[in-house]
Amino acid sequence: METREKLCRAALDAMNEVGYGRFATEDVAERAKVSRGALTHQFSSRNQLIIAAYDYLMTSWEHGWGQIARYPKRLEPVEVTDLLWNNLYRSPHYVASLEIMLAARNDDELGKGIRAIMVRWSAHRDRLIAQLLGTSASDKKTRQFVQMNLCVLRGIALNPNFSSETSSNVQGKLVEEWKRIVTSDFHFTTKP
Amino acid sequence: METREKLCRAALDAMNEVGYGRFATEDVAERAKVSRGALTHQFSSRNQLIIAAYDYLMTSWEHGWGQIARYPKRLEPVEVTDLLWNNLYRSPHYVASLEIMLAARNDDELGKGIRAIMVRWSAHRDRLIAQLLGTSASDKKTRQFVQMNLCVLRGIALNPNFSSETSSNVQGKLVEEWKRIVTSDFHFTTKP
DNA sequence: ACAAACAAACAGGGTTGTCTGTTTTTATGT
DNA sequence: ACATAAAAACAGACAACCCTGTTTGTTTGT
Repeated sequence: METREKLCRAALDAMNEVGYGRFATEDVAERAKVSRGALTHQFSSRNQLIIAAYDYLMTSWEHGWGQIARYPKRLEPVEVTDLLWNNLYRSPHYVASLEIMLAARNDDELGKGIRAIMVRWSAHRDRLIAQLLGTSASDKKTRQFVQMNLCVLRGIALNPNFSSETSSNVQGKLVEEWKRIVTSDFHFTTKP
Repeated sequence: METREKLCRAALDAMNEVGYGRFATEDVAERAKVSRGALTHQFSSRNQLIIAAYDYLMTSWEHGWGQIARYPKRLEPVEVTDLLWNNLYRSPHYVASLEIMLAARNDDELGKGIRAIMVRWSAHRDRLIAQLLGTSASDKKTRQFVQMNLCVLRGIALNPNFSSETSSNVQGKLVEEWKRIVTSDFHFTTKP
C-alpha cells in the first residue's frame, strides 16, 4: 500500500481511538509503521494530514455509494433510511469524521479544507439518494426527508456516548422505531 | 461571584469556543480574569477543572428543570419535546457538554468523573419528564419516547456543524417536523 | 498566628515544524 | 543496455513552542 494511504488510514484510526484532543502526528506515523520523516514529506503540516484523511474517508464513502446506486431498483424511503444507517453511521470511522468536523468548527485553516470536501460529498450523497427514490435532489420534500434522516441517525449513532443505558442493542431498537415512523410518514411514489 | 463559579463559567465558554483540543487552563484563567495561581488552588488539575465545569452545567440544568416541574399541568408528549429543545439543546453551553462527553470517551480519569455526573443528571431528567407526562420513569414506552427525543434533538442540534446548508432556520423547520411526528405517533394519556 | 486564597515564576514533558543527510526511483543520453 | 543526473521519498535529529503541574512567596480573613 502506498505511504499516503497508510497514513490516512492510520490517521483515521487514531482519530477514532484517541480523539482530536490527543491526536498526534507521531502516533500516526507509528501506527502506519512509517518514519516521521516520511509523514512530513507527504504532509507539510498536521492540518494537511487531517484534511487528507478526511478526504480519503469521504472518497471511500463516495465509491461505496457509487456501487449501491448501480442497482436499477427504485427504493422506498425506509430502504433509504436503512442504507444510510448501514453504510454511513455504522462506518468504522464515523466517529473520526465527527471529531474532525467538530474540530473544524474552531480552526479556520482546517475548516476551510474540511468544508470544501463536505460540500462535495453532500452533493454526491443527495444526488444518489434522489436517484434511488426516483425524485430530484432539488425537490423540497426529498431534501427535507434526507435532512431529517441524517439528523435522526446522527443522534442515534452518538447515543452510546451520551446515554447511561447499558442494555444491549438500544441503537438497534431506536433505528427500528425510526424506520417505523418513516414507513408511515414519508411517501414519494406517484399514485398508481 | 465566587472564583470557582467564575472559573467554571469561563471553562464552559472556552470549551464552547475553542473545543477540547485547544482548551487550555491558561486561557480559562484569563477569561475568568483570575490568576493562574488562583485556578490551580481551586482545581488541582486540568481534568478536575473540566469535571467541575461539567458538574456546574448539569447542576444548572437540574435547577432549571426543577422550576419547570413545579407547574402542576400535565403535558402532552409534544410539549415535552418542545421543553427538551428549548431548555437543553438550545442551551448556550450545549456544545461544551458535547465536547466534554466526547473527550471523556478516551480519558479514563475524566470519563469516570463525567459518567458519574451524567448518570445523576439522566436520572433527574427522566424522573421529571415522567412526572410531567403523568407516567413512570420505569415505564417502557416512556423510556423509549424519551430516548428517541434525545436522539432526534441531539442530531438536529448538531446539524449546523454537519450540513452545508446555508439557508436560515433549517433547525427550526426540522424541529417542527419532528414535533408533528411526535403529535401523531406518541400517546400516553388514558382515554377520557 | 493560622489557614485559606491568591500571585507569579519555574521546570519538565510532549508535539510540531524545520533541517540535514541518505536511499530509492525515474528520466535521459549514448 | 548502461551510466549518470535529477528528483522524489525516506530517515532521523534538532530547536522552538505551548501547556501543565509544582513550588515558593504574598495577601487576606478569622
